[in-house]
Amino acid sequence: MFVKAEWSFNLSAKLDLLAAFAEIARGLGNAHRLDLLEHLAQGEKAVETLAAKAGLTVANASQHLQALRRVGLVVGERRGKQVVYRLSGDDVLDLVAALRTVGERHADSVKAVVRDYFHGRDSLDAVAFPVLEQRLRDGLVTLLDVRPPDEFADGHVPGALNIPLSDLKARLNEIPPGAEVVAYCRGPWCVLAFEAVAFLRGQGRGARRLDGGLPEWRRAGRQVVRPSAI
Amino acid sequence: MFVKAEWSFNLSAKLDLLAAFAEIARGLGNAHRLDLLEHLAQGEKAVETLAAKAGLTVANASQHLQALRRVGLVVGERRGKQVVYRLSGDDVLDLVAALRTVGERHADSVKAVVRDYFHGRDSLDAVAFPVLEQRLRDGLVTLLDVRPPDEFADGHVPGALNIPLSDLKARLNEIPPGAEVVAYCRGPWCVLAFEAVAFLRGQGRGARRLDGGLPEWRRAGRQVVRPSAI
DNA sequence: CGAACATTCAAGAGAGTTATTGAATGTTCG
DNA sequence: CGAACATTCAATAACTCTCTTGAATGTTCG
Repeated sequence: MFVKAEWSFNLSAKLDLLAAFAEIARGLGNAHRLDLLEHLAQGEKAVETLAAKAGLTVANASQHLQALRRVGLVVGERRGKQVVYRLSGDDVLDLVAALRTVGERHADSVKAVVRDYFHGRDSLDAVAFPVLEQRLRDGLVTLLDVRPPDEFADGHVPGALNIPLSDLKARLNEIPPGAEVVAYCRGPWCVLAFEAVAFLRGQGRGARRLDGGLPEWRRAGRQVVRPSAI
Repeated sequence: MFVKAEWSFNLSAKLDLLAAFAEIARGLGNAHRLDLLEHLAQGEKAVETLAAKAGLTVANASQHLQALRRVGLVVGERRGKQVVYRLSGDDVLDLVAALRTVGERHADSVKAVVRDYFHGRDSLDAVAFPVLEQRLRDGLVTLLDVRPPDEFADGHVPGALNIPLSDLKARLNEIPPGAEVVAYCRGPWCVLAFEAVAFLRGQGRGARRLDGGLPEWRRAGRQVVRPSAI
């Protein structure tokens, strides 16, 4: 079978454009860069902060951030001694969300990780946003933000109680007894919320994960508390 | 400044999961693979067909298709002598669309290609789907599908006239005079429709591009004619 | 100005990606 | 069965990506 090539003219326009899109995709094509994007989705951050949160050396984080900036996924702005990076737009969140959807539905590697690490925990019964809102109104749940305090301060769901995962054991008494706990953190696959739910269930508490983290909450057009806003 | 790492436990779960998503992104990270995905968005195709349409050797196309299959973006099915590939789901179209949105808004490389090749043509005044539908009802436009006949046969917008770009000059008389022409092809950046509009305008015809190709039309839940359906 | 700080740059080793080539596998058909 | 066909595999060379290291740049503050 032979199919004749259908253009003789503008081939390079097409390939140049596709190459530009491919470059963006390669920007997403590294676990550490996806991690950095998740951290940036919580709010803008300086290089050293990001390096620490992502467990990278500063030089390495800087290079990854420059790779992200080169393809337009983040923007960096010098602010005094620091260079502060942020996502270049909400469409970047949409892109990462689309990547996650495809992965969860079709990628065996994703399914394998979910099965090995997350399943048997509580993946199935995450609480959707509208359900949470109804139950909060009815006073039936305690909403728990298990991220570190600096990220909580940069924005959180109204009514959330901030107890970082690392402090949860010590501060268990701060959680009102009786009401079910709904925990959230940076995103749909943030391990902090999984760990919190597992721990709380081990303590005999009713606990579930929120289906999405703060970026998803914000992206869904919901209100975010930002006490330390400038 | 020193920020303590916030986990001591499930780090590998998180990185394994991100690595799995990153692998999918790398699957998109090549111009030829994006091209193959656009062709597959028109309908399922065998390896040799795809190789010809994308201008690749068969062995090379096969390798790219296997790369796409490995990360779950396409599925391949042996059908007799041939292996027929197709997109693994509509969410793949959504992912590519999200990539395009980010690129158009934030990537300088994309903007540069658009400026150099596509602008000065007609990029700005593409016709949206609802507008096309209204004008088709009112008999004000001729809808032109400039893709090759085999793709037209696999599905097209109701009421479209199929004249492949390569035949346009010779078959100009088939286009009813008077009515404005709206041309579409494989997707928002398919060069065929750009070229067709440029040519028709050069002939003094009123012509515009449809804002999206057949996959977008289908994805928007609109009717598709498929005369040669099995 | 000079010290301290935050970030970037440069170079290099090791690993991964891509196009090409030719051979190997699996399927159909006479 | 054997020839023809469609696809995949294997090996290779050129190229790109990533992390590490240490030096260089740019900014603030005393």
